[in-house]
Amino acid sequence: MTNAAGLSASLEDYLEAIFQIIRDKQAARAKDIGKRLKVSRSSVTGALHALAERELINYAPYDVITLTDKGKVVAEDVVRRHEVLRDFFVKVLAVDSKSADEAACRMEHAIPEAILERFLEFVEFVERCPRGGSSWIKGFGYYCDSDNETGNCERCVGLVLGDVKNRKKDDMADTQTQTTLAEMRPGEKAAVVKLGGIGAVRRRLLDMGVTAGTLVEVERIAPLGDPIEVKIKGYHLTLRKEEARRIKVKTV
Amino acid sequence: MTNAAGLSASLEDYLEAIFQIIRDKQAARAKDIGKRLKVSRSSVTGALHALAERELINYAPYDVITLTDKGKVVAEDVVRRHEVLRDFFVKVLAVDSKSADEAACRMEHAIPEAILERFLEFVEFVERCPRGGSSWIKGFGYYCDSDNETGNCERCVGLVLGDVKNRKKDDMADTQTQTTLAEMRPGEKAAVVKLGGIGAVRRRLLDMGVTAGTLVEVERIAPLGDPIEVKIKGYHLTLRKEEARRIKVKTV
DNA sequence: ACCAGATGTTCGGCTTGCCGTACATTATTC
DNA sequence: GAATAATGTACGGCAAGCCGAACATCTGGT
Repeated sequence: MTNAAGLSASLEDYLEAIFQIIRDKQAARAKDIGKRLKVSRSSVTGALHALAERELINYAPYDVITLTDKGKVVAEDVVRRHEVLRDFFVKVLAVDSKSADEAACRMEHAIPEAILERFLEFVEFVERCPRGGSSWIKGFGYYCDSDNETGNCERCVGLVLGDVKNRKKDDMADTQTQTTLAEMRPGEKAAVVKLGGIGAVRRRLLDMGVTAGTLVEVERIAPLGDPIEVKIKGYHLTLRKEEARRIKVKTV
Repeated sequence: MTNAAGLSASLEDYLEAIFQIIRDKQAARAKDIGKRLKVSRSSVTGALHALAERELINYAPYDVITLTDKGKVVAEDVVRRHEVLRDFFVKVLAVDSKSADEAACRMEHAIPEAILERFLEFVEFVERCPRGGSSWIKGFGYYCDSDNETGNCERCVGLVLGDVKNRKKDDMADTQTQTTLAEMRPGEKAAVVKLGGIGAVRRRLLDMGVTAGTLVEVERIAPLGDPIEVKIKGYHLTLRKEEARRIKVKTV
């Protein structure tokens, strides 16, 4: 009963594992789940029963395992918690990604929604703060990578000097490129300016708390250029090009 | 078997509660422990047995409960994790202290030591970064207290303008007051410059990873001016004035 | 000295979550 | 198409944690 959906930490782990295995390979097999979570096959069966009882997975003995719609939503949420934490550890605390992942794994079950939101906002803040946030954070990297000699602050200060100059230029050219989500390329980030009047997607974005100013990152674009995968508020989302075109953004 | 000392999350909670109750009132009674952790008295008895078995508390039926030396060390560690997390949430993420405390309570059992260290270092970094770290963080407060309108960046930038001016002055007067820990007043912070050659305390500080540059904060000083309570690396420490005199520091 | 009432303990019982072993089913290979 | 290997399941058992009810001990007022 630890979390929103009333799942135990253990069941969340199972659900997350299933979600990821289905994403990676095609089918989720009990053996793989067990291997990933380091538990025996019999334990997996037990957990599958528990998940099926809660209608999070479609399960029949000896049959393939799939997530129900409800299950997908819950699994996405768990994965999101994991990723927001990991991102924060890597991008802000300058932790190596392996440790960050392990830590996120352990902490994802215990973090309250409100705090998670803060972690997310902090990363966004850092990425867009007009006075050298990112490089300031890089300063933290120097600060803690060596033995805390105060001399490291020099390097950190050095970073910002360049920033200050650039900032002036940026201010000149502050008429940032306003465009639509459909025209961005993978890896680019932008702030939402306006959500066009599209039904389901708009509804979904609003439910996720997306407002003007929220950062969006394009993760990848299908070969044909149509389904566009974006990351927003820690969620992964797949949009049709048609839908993306209705979302006005401002490049960051 | 979640943590360093091999304690379950539940037992850590009991130990922490006992530690705090002993600190607040004089004696730790089963009833109070139960009330604090919201469990029945019978559950408390069970936990006490488990803790006694691990030699963390002195326990005999119907007798008062005290912590063993080993127990004190472990309890201090749990409390430290809690406080480092809470501090981070409050000081960096601008979370209100009640939510921060609740979150710390839940997460303290899951956080790996390495990540905790980073949280601590980040707070220290913010407090001493020569280019307006603290006020930059305050900018985050503005950023997320309102509805993410980009306009908030203005206020944030405003903050740093003042900082930049002050910084120049500071640079002039960079010959910071170098003094000793014994001469500081409650609430003041300083960076350790050198650990004098005192036996036990020096050993203890070194074990805690205190090196030149680590921040110390004086929490309070006894009426007679002698036992001085400091916070360093997230630990609370009580020093004799004699000992504090041997620790050279530089006011921040 | 004694008798409530408060506090502490023991006991049986419950759930979750794990395991190993033995059995069932599916896949693969000849 | 049958034998064998791989995989999945059922069952009994164990430990951690929690509870309530019944019993034990302590403590203060008389």
